[in-house]
Amino acid sequence: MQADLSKRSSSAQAIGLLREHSLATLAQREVGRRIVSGEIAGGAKLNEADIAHDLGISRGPVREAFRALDQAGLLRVEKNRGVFVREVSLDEANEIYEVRAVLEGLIGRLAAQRIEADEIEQLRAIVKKMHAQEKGRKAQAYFALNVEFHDLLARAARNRALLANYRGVVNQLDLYRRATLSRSTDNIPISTRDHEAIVVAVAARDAALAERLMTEHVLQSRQRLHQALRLPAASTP
Amino acid sequence: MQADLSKRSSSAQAIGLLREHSLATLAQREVGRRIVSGEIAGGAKLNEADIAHDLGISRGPVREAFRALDQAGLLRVEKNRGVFVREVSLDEANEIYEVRAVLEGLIGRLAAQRIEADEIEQLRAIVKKMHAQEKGRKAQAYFALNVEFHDLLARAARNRALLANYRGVVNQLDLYRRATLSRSTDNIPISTRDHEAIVVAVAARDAALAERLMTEHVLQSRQRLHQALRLPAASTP
DNA sequence: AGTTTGCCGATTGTTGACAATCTACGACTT
DNA sequence: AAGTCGTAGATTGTCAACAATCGGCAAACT
Repeated sequence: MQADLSKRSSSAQAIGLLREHSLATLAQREVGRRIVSGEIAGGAKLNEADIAHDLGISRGPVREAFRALDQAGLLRVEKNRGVFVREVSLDEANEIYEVRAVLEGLIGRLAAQRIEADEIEQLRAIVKKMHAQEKGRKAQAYFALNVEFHDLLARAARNRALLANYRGVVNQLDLYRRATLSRSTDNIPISTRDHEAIVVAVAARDAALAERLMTEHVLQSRQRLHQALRLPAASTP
Repeated sequence: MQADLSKRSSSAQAIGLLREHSLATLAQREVGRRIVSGEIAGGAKLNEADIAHDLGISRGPVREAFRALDQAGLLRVEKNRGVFVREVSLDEANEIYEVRAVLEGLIGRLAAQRIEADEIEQLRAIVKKMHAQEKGRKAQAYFALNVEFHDLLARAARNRALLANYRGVVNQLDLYRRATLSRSTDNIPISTRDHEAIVVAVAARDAALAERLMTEHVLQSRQRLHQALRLPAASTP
């Protein structure tokens, strides 16, 4: 009684998902993904009924998802008016960068003390891939590697509260970066050199150095954002 | 047609609250307050129907409030089993303290640069009240002043993301401190001396010093917690 | 005796209907 | 013509009923 494999696996997958996640959780994940990925424009109004229909569920779970995403800072709820994708102003982005800088500093310090050997290898592998992308100037792919690099380090810090706060801050920053298309304006070669230095410091277990490098890396990334803003819109190849 | 004053004002207040806050928001605030204040025991299971009946509303808004509080880290949702007040282990408390230390450090640095004159006066007033409480050994009252002191400084840092993250971290720490009754074990005189030094540094606009003092203040507070744990349960006057 | 199976009450998950509120648009007044 | 009022449609807020799931208990089976 072996059914069609692809069908069986997909329905089994769906059942498994529903077994441990409520529709509200799934809706939260999906809407959150659409916001961070930029599928939904910044400041856009989200209609409960539309999204519910879109996901094939009723409004209840969607409302629950909205409440969670509001708390996560990804959208803003105005009573009797609706929910809107949160817009992050330049001022706010600067504020968030200040927080991110100290969080990444702590990540660098703790990761240098607690990272495992195989994680160091993974970091090196990511940097290697970054070098490969450097030639091709594939900003999109580079951006994904960058996220992976920082998230791996954040996990290596072995601090759940730090990881959660870090991810929340990064998500909110993405709300701004997406709006300014600044992903492609990141100076990739410089950024990669930063990453190499960070890996060396972490592998050498130099906590103080790793902390300083991470903090500076974030602040320089903020600097680059400001420079990009001063110039007119950079060309998007 | 002037109705009974107390009645009029309370109903007017209620209407005003409902005008700008949904029932879900009010439920979130109320349940959150009960959790942080310790009215609800750690690890306790929250029954949707009970709370809804208790607040005189239906389950819908309560569920929305739960989702937000889950995201805020105050409670934990287990599908088909219910929601439970989150329990923070000693390990987790230590992790949260590490995050709080760098956040408070940033608060000290920024507050030293951006605090207004009247806010410095308010800080001094709080420290003065702390000295008064010091004689009476009213741990409860002192604890409230301590919260006020740190929150005022956090606001003085003029950074919304920092303020939000700080408050979230403090709320989660309270989940632990409440469980261990460590409020009363705080060494009040030492803590007050810390606060005085912080006010001096901030008033002198010494950002580096304020940052260092704040960070150390948090880490020492963690130290005191550990000492209290090593001793058997301290007497509660 | 110990394990398994099938029910039962309780609780959560989801839905659709109803009430309240806002926004847009057009008629009316000045 | 400009502004105001009022109505209609759409959207959100809330509720109560329905469906699904879980945990415990007792009966049946090995």
